[in-house]
Amino acid sequence: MRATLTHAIEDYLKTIYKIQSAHERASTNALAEALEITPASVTGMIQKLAATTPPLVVYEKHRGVRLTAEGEEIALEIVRHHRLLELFLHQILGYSWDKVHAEADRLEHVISEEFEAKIAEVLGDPSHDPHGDPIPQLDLSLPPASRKPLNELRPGQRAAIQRVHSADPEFLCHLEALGLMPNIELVVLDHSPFDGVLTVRIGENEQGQVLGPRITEQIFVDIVP
Amino acid sequence: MRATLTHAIEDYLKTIYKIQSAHERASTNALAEALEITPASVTGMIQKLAATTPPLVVYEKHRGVRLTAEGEEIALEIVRHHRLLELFLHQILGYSWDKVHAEADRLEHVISEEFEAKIAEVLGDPSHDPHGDPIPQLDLSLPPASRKPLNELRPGQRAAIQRVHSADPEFLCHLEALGLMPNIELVVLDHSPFDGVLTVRIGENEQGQVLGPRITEQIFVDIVP
DNA sequence: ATCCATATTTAGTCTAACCTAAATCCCCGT
DNA sequence: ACGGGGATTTAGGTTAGACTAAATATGGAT
Repeated sequence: MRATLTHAIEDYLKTIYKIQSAHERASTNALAEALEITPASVTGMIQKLAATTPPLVVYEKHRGVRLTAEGEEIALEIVRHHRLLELFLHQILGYSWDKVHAEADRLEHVISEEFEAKIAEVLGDPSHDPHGDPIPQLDLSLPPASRKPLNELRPGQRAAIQRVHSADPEFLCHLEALGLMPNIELVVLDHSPFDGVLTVRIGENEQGQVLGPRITEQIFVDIVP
Repeated sequence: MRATLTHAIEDYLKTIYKIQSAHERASTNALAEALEITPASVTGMIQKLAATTPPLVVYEKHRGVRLTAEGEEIALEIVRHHRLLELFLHQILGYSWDKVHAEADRLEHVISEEFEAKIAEVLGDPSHDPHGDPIPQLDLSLPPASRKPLNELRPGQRAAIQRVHSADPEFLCHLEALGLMPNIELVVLDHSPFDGVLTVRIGENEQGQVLGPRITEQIFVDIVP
């Protein structure tokens, strides 16, 4: 029978979607970690998600899950809510970009389609959230996102930050302090092998900034010729 | 032990608060009707609310409940969320006034104190929601509200609508079509005894409008000398 | 090819919040 | 003063979604 979309189910689908974007399938453990619950609980839920009609995920024992078309549609709807909300909180309510995630995580399950439509309108049908993540459009199509992490650049290359893949407030505050935000341009001045540390000039700054891979791995860029 | 504030508990406290504003104590049945659940379920919950430390309600078997100071504080906090949200949806997002209630009912349990502060700021620390209901201030004090229903006015009296006590979208649409909204002035032209029907001139209108008691009971006014 | 660490599942519990059916209480009218 | 009807409570059951402990499967290293 058709599943009732509880908040928990929506969270599972959204999380499976995110994990799936990086790896082929979402493993029980990866889900458990992302959702901050035990693997045993995850198994129970994904079995339920696979048993609905239509199924929301394809589940094979010991091999994790993949979203079905139906599951993905719901996941994208939630992601759209989430990212629209993030931008709304930032632009209209003046939230700092490190605080938007937690608030959006709770609101995303609760807002109506009308709310979604109203904020999309106020924001002018935006394509990206404050972290640079693409916002699924009304038809749930997704603007393409850069897959080029900053740590792959080498001296002499110039790039514009496209998105910052993190929800950790402390990390985001640190980046903001360094001036590392979407649309900022930078030039790689130096690359040190083995430890992967980069020296970059950020925006209009005078001197270079040293960045370790823990940071540069999370920043995706568009290369500027 | 200190109660965790679930959505259900918040809804109970808010509803008890509303019933209490009209009657002395909130009866099990009145709560069940307002919450659209069975009286048996209500009994279970109010026993729980009375058993927390500190207790959120005072409960005497067969005699309903009253909020304690602690319970009232939480109720007022939720009412503040609700009414700020209603105004926010109406003013900032352009919701029609009949749609704000349902949306606010879901959002009120989910927004953070920061969200509350941000919308209060955007709205300029407002004192009344779109229906004219008073918004509890930050210290949870409540601006006074008119207790004078329109149906008590008599020919010749002039009044300004202060608030409309209903959450029913159809009813609110009807009122809007008639031009009956907070801050609108009207004059009573005629009163017909026994059936309580009033004829009033609304705002700048030329001809009078006939209103039955089902309508005039729900409209509270300030008399204009 | 086997073994073991890690990942996953099963089985059995728990809590919150609802439900129905049946018992009981309260109070109003005679 | 009492009987009865409406209000309320009790008893017992359901569902969603989490948990722990124990059993089992998988796959990489030997």
